[in-house]
Amino acid sequence: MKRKPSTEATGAWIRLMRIQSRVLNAVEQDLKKAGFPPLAWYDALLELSRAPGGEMRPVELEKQMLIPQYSTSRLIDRLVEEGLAARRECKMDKRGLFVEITDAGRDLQKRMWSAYSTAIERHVGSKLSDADAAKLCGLLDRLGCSCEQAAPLALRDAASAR
Amino acid sequence: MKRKPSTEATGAWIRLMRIQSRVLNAVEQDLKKAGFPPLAWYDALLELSRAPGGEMRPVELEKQMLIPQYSTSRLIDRLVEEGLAARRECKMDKRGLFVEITDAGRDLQKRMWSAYSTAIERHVGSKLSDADAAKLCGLLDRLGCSCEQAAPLALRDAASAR
DNA sequence: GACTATTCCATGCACCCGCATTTAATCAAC
DNA sequence: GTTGATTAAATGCGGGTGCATGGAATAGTC
Repeated sequence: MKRKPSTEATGAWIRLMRIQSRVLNAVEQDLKKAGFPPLAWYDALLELSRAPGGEMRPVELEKQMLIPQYSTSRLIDRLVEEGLAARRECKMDKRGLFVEITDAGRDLQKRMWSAYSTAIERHVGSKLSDADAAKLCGLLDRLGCSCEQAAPLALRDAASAR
Repeated sequence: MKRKPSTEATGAWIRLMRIQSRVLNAVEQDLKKAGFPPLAWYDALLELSRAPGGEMRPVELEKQMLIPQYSTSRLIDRLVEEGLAARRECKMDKRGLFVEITDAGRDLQKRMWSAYSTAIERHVGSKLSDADAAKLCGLLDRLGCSCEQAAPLALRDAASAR
């Protein structure tokens, strides 16, 4: 049997789609206007900058960022092209490799966080009390399809991303 | 002066991005596996099916769907290509035109809603009580960048989309 | 009416994504 | 150690999106 969604559920669905897209767009525009590259670059640089020695295997990066394999591969292409990261040989496993963040990469990551955090404050923080933001987190987490290895990651980001 | 976002705000931001992407992906996969076209097609067909005479100006459609002009233009291209809509001349304003939904378009819209609503129930409705869904709506609405002509639209969708 | 500004729609270009496949190296089994 | 399955990473291709621009019709100004 096929249950129909309540109007509340449908409303939540629509808002989740629309508001996310608006907020994302607003933040991305802020960064773009400040001359920064896409958010995905920041995510990758952040992961790399945290890794011991500033280097990771692409597989590792892919799992942290929850993006598909080919997407990781091409993202690395672009970072390398811009001198923000470099591919290093992997002696233990010759089919793999290491991606190492460069000084320019670390520098960009830091500068981006400054603009990024300002944009988050502007488009999210300023519109919600801390208590409401926490409530929102709780509700959203319940939609997280059971696969919840992302929750601790989020907290880690918030705690040490500067 | 530049305030930094609280960890709650940052957490809300991350979850909004991640969970939306997961839920959207889940729903889209359900529809795709059932052999249906992208969600954007449904949105457009729904708008057209509601318009008086089943026809609208592209500008109109663009405002309803909140997508950019060029995106509308190409979406119409695809709908026309598949025989789901047709371009009609506009006598009042020769630079414009009308887009009219076809019978095949109306049929597809109805069949898609069946699968669509099932997916929403599966990935949203079943994970949240009606009260919690309503709370989520309230919190998300507060993030809607002040420009809130979308709220009534959402309700209308939920009320009569079948 | 002639000129400019504005509106409506289409499109060339670059970028990014998803899918499927390919290449190369490792692992497992015998 | 040879064979077959699995894993790491890259890539060709089709398609979607954003940006900037183009052309055509209309509206506004004098």
